[in-house]
Amino acid sequence: MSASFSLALDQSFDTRRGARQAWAETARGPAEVAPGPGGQALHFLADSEIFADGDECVSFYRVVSGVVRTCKFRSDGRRQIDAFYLPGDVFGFEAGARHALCAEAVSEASVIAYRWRGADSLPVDDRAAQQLFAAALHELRRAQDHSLLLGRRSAFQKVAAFLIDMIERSPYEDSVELAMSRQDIADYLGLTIETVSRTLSQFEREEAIALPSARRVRVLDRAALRHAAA
Amino acid sequence: MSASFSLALDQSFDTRRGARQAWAETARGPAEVAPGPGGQALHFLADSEIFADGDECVSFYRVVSGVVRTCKFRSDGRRQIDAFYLPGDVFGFEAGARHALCAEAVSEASVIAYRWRGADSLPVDDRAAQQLFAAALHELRRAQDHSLLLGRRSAFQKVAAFLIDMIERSPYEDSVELAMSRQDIADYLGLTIETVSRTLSQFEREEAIALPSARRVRVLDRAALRHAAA
DNA sequence: CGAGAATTTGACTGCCTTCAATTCTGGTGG
DNA sequence: CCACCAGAATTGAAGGCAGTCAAATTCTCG
Repeated sequence: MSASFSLALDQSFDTRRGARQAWAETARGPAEVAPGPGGQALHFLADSEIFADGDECVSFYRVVSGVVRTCKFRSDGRRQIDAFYLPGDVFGFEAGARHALCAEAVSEASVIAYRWRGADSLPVDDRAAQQLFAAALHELRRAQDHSLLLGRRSAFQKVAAFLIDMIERSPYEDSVELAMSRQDIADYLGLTIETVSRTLSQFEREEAIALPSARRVRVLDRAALRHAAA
Repeated sequence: MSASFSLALDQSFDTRRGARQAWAETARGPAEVAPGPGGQALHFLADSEIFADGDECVSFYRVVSGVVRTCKFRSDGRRQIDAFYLPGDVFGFEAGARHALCAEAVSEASVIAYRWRGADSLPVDDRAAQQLFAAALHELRRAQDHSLLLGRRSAFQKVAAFLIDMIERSPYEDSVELAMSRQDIADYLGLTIETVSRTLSQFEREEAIALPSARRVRVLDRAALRHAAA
């Protein structure tokens, strides 16, 4: 195992980057992505910043619990969300020395940070390098799928596709507790909160889903949703 | 250098995949991405298929001349273009064993194919592995930028951003010969050809660009374009 | 030079946004 | 335990931007 993975992050990292609380323990994670000594466990309150757009890349991250979003703020003040990361997902890869997106906790979240400074610091260990590479390619696929989702699709198609994605990534079969707000969903899909809300209400009227509460979605007619996602 | 790079592709590859003409010579490319013996040079006529959605991944590719597009066909018959690749660009990376997108020559194009079967076949050579990894991360950045371009932006912003991108990637300062049709541009930006055409005409009226011919764009006011891209 | 494709332009429609008001929800303090 | 409050979410009405349909024009290539 490459030594670079086991190095602790600078203590200054936590205070600079808005981590509300950093656990000193060096967690030994599930090690699917970075087997071995693991990285540093960090905990973030909802809406706190994990890293900012423009920050130097010092780590990549793995979600342990909670949900994380990566996003970009545009000059007109609008926010665009690039991705949501659920437990087990890896984020924070960058081509350059600095992050192009910022990462924030959607809900209270714990992550593990693995020291990493770009493609040049590819670990010597073949197996670790392969897994990192595979994770980066997985991210690439996800970004491509997101592009396909945003291009020339109706609000119905976007929201249906989003719901299907969330349900497939959730541990339950036909029910999800959405960690993100309507605004988050809107910024992810390139819509407004009103359109997202109206579309969800429409799906509810058509009895494709049930909304016991605003954040809880139960799927009643999966086929209808899939059909709407087209 | 890893042996996997120098292996010639199966001869069956060319006929199966729609290559109209394959040059037998084993080119020795600029070797920025895959230094060493290089891969197999292939030549494609305009609109011919390089690989199809669903094809097994056997190589990644590097554009030598011409332009290549990667795209996906949706169930409603619409096409979505994920990226345009110009000379020097690398494409064809995939997370899985099969391609999720298809690749086609926009104009007559030559590419070099490097044998590659997914993250597991990461070359043993450290330097080659790093360069591959860097190329994949670069692709990730590009895909993220494309998502940002598609989400909640006006037709003006999309077309302006597209023009700026093309001009910055072109060898000349303020002039581009667009290899792609209006339909290609529309499918890349999530617009219709009519809207793309109207927007370009508008930029011309505002004297931000000149259109000596449909495919030739000369930039008159770069600042105005940048401002429009916001 | 002529035929067909690509592009441009025009008129109208429709979906999503915008603006505005109301309802719902979760958390706090009496 | 309940009333209250602020933020989140929903709903409504009207307008705008891009899509659709249609026609004219330009370009390309045999």
